[in-house]
Amino acid sequence: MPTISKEDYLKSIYTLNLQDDKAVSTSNLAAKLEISNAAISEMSKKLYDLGLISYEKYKGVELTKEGKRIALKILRRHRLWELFMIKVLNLNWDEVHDEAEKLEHHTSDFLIDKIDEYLGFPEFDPHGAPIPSKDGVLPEMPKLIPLNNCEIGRKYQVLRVVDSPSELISYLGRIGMNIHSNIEVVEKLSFDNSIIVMLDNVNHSLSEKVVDKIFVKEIEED
Amino acid sequence: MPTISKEDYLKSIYTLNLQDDKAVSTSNLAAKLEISNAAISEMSKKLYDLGLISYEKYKGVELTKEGKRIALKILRRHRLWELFMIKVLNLNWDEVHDEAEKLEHHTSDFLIDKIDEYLGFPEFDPHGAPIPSKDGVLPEMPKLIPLNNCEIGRKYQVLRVVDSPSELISYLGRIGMNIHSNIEVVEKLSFDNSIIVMLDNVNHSLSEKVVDKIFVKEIEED
DNA sequence: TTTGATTTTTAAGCATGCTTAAATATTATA
DNA sequence: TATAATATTTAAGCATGCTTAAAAATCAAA
Ligand SMILES: [Mn+2]
Ligand SMILES: [Mn+2]
Ligand SMILES: [Mn+2]
Ligand SMILES: [Mn+2]
Repeated sequence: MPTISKEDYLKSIYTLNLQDDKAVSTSNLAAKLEISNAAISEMSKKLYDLGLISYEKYKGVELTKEGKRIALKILRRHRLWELFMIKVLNLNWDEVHDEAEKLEHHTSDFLIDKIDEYLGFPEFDPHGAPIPSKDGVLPEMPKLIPLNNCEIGRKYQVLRVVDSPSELISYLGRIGMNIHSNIEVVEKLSFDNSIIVMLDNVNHSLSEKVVDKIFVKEIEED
Repeated sequence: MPTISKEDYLKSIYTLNLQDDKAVSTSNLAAKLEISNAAISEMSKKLYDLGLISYEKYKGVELTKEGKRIALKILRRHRLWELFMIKVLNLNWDEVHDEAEKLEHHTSDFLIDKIDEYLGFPEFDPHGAPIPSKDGVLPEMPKLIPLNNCEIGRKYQVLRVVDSPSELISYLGRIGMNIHSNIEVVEKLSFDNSIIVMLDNVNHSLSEKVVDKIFVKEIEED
C-alpha cells in the first residue's frame, strides 16, 4: 500500500479527472493538494514507477487501473467514515470532512467493512457522494446538473454538495439546505455569477463560489 | 502536538515506567518499540529539547508533566477506540489493538470526546485498562495482583489482561477467559513458571508468557 | 580495581516528502 | 514565426526518523 501522501495524490487525481475528463495538470494537482509544482513533478515520477499513473513530462497525469482501484478504496473509506460520524456519533455536516481526511489513511479493510456493514451498505455519503463498494464498484448515479447551468423558474432537488471547505457547507446547513432539499432558481445575476434560489419559501443569494459546489437534478413537475 | 513517532515514544515510556517505577532504559524502550538503540538515543534528545522527558546520557528517560499529559491523552484515545470497536462495531477482543494503535494518532480531541460521550464516559477499556478522562485523570483502580504472585487454592477475579500480542488474548477468549472471569489457582509449576487455573470448572495450563499478561484481585470468600 | 562484557551514544548514510530558485519546455501573442 | 508569458521540471537543500558500524561509557566479576 502507498504512503499517506501517495493515497492523497491518487484521490486528488481521481476527483480532478472526473471534473473534466482529461489528463490532470501539475498545477491543478498542486493547487488542490496545496503543495509546490516541484513536489508534484517528483511524486509523479514515483507514482509512475509504481505503475499507479501514466505520466509523460509536460503532459499531465492519469490513473492506471491499479491507481484508480486505490483511489476508489480511499474514497470509500473517506465517505463511509463521514457517514458514520454523522449517523452514529451525531457530528454535523461540516465537522466530518477533516476528520475523514485523516482516518481514511489509517483504517484497515477489515474495519471499514465492519463500518460498512453497521451502516447497512449505504450507497451515498452525507454530501451525496457515491460510496464505492468493497469491490470498488460505484452505485448507479442520477445525472447531475451543476447549479450554475440551471434555468430560472425551474425546480430542482439538491443531490450533491462538495464538502470542503467546511465553512461553506456549514453555511448551507444554517440556511436549511441539505441533500434532497428542493429549491427553485429565482434569478441568475450575470455580473457576478451569483444565483438566487428559493428554499422553504425563503430567497437566498448564493455567490459563485457557493454555486460551484452544488449539483442538482430537475424535479419532474406533475 | 508531536508526531506519530513521538506520541508512541511517550506512550511507551509511560507504560514501561508504570511497570517498575524508575527511569526507562534505552534498550527497554528499543525493545518495546522494536527500533534500534541508536534511534532511541536520538529521539531522546529531541523529546528532551521539547521539554517532554528528562534525559541524562546513560541514565535513561522519564516523562515530564507535559510528557505525561500527552502520553495519557494518547492512551485515552487508544482505549476509547478499542472499547468503541468492540461495543459498537462488534469486533473481537483480539481485533482492536492494532487498529487502535493507528487511530490513536489521527483522532481530534473533538472526535474522541464524541466517542467518549457515546460510550457513556467509561472508566475501563475492554482489557481492563483505565481510561484517562478528558482532563487526563485516571479512574480509581483496585489494587491488582500479577497472576504469578497468586496462591494455590485461592480464588481470583481477572481484572486486567495486556492486549498484545493479539494471538495471546485471542487464545484467552477461546478458553472463555475474559475481564471479570473468576478463576482458581490449582497448581504452580516452578520448573517452567506455568500455572494451572480452573475456569468454569475446567482446568487450563497457562504458560509463563501468558501468566505475565494477567492481573487479578482476590475474591473475598463468604 | 582492573579487565571484559554490556549498554549507550555518536557518526555516517538512506528514504520520504517537502521547500525555493534556476533552467527548460510549452503556449499564446504579436 | 519570433518573442514573451506561463507552466513544468530539475537542482539543491532541509526535516524527520529510521538503519548499521564504530566509539565510548557503564557495569559486573574476578
Ligand atoms: Mn469529505
Ligand atoms: Mn487524506
Ligand atoms: Mn491496546
Ligand atoms: Mn500508536
